[in-house]
Amino acid sequence: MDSSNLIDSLNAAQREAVTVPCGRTLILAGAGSGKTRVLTHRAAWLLQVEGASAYSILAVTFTNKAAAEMRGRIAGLVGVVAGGMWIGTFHGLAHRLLRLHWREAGLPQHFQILDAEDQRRLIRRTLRNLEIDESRWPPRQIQGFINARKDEGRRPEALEPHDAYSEQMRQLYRAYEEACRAGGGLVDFAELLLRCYELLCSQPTLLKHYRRRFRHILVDEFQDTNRIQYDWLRLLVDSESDVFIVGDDDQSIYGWRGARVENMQRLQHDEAGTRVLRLEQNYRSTRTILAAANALIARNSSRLGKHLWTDGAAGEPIAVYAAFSEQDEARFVVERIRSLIESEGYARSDCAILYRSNAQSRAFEEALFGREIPYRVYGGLRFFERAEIKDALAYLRLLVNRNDDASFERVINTPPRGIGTKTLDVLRSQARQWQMSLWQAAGELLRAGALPGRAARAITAFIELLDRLGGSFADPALAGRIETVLAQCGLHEHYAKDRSERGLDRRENLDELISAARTFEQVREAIDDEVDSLTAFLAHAALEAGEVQAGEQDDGVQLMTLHSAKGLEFPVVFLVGLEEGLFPHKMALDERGRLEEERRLCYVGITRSRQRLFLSFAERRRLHGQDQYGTASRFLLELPTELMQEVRARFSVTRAQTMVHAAEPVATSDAAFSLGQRVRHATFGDGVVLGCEGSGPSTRVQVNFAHSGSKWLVVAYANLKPCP
DNA sequence: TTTAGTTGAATAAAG
DNA sequence: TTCAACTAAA
Repeated sequence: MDSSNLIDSLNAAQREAVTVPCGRTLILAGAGSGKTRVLTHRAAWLLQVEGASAYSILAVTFTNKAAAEMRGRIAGLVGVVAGGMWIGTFHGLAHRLLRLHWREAGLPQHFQILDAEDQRRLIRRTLRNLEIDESRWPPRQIQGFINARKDEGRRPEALEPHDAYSEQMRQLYRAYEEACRAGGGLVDFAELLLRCYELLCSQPTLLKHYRRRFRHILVDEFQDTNRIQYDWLRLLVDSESDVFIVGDDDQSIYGWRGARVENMQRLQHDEAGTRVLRLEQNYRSTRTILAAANALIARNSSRLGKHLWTDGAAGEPIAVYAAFSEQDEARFVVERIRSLIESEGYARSDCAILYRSNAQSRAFEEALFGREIPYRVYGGLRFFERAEIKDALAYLRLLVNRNDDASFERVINTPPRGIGTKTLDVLRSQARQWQMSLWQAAGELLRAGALPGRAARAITAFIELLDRLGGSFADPALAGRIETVLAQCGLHEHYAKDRSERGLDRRENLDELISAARTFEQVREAIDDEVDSLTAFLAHAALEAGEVQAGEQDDGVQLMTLHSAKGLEFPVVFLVGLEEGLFPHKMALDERGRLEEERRLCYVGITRSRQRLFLSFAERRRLHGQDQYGTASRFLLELPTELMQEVRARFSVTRAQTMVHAAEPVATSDAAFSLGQRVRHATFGDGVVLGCEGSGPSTRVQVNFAHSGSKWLVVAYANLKPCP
């Protein structure tokens, strides 16, 4: 078959990657080097040239968005042939396997998925049952503990508590597991992965089947994998497997979420003979932007090593602005955006403002609002996470499983039907005593006539409501079924009473839920046939929390955190709040590893930009109601000054200090160098000074050599000459 | 049960 | 400062 359409548009390195013989391949793909392209073309190559069947391909990503994009692009290359491929997120794929093999996994057929909020609520309830003080044992912390252990693949039994604290944590972990089981098989996100891993470990036949089936495994964003994801992948691989992995250690910014960059090295160790290929040509940014990014990331010591280059134009210098305050910073940014739009023809959506923490968006929103420039802030509550939607989903979950106590508690008095804390306390303690669910306990108490009249009537009504709704299960159409539930449970009516904008919003969201169900039904894949459409929809709601205010502002300035900017690109980027303590964040200052991750985050920010990059910081910033006086971020000082241009040399005292500091000679001897200066070394050739440490005769400078990479040299011996 | 007032925490966030 | 979660009063 003619495969020219797959490789013609690729550069040599990309082509080598796409056509690499089957086996173990790790692609170190730099920012903007055409990573997704290589991944999708590889899949197409396997189908068209290697003769692989779509059924033999497993492609794993981290986000639903990435999975959808990959599916779409592969389909665009090869057409419907791509049909049988398994493309999805780690969680989505694990979920699929668990649905198919729920029995072997020890789960009930209609097991429900807990999102982060559901999980925390369940932990809170577990604590209350055990009469443990929530302020001493914060649910958040316990949640973090449990998830971290699951991400490591460890059950409570596998822990080795070394003090009272870890012993208690282990107990709570165990109690939580029991609560999940008792709730009728509740599975949190981390559990999906761990359970699936255990499933494959414990079922050799099954494992063998999937190993044989998935001959080709493709993985995206490998630097973000955690321990259990790594182990899961390796489990699916045998000596015959073709494994194609793409990642960039320099863009690993989720260590705090359990991601292990080390997995990249580990893979090369664990899988001997792994072929490592590099994609280093960047198609996104100007030479200037790239040089800055390279100089910055060269400061990190633990790297696999990669040097991005481009044959594009040098572009504009990087503009640096020192603001008085965050208002001044916002004013500057918005002014710039206005002039870029008005005189340089940029669209509003070409401009992105990237910040370290969400709280920073405020000043920019105000400034944009004041200038009447439309904008869009990313992040925040997503559709399926909204309270009213979760209420509605809780009713649906109860229909599937009456013993789901978390859902029971959520809706027993929503909308208010006269069942308060008192009644609930009775229910809870009885349920605990009789070792049954709240639903069962309610039934028993009613039968025993043990509840006061008013509460009894209210509970009876609730039970009847659910039974009636359960009856309408016969309705085959999911959307119609949900509509009935919403109409009868009183949620719609409840919000109708709220005459404010908020109430209207919520009613609209509930209507939206119905149409979401309709859409879901239409596009639902046949693979979920194992399970009824309601259960499938609930799983979908948990696994895909949906977009935030999708498409509300099509052409607006884009505001988001650096983390959410990963994977995106913009013609114009404003990287703001470059202050010590904010970025790098003060929480990350103690440990070296975390500082390096902050630096990678800065690297990600810089490399988002195609043409224009603006950096700024504020000398005074209001944080938590207190004025803070900060200094410029070390990252700013780590960038070669030759690439930068100060906007509006304002020369306030502080300003002069910052910039002068950066350009200050690094050695006191006759051979003085400044950061960013070009130097020549007898052996290593030409390079750029990136940093210095020490003083006097022991002064060392870090030089990034064009050919030999970055090195630390003692000034006294290196005999560096300034470049002519 | 509802609501107003108090308290406490505040890095990033997909599934 | 802001926001969510919680407590006390109506």
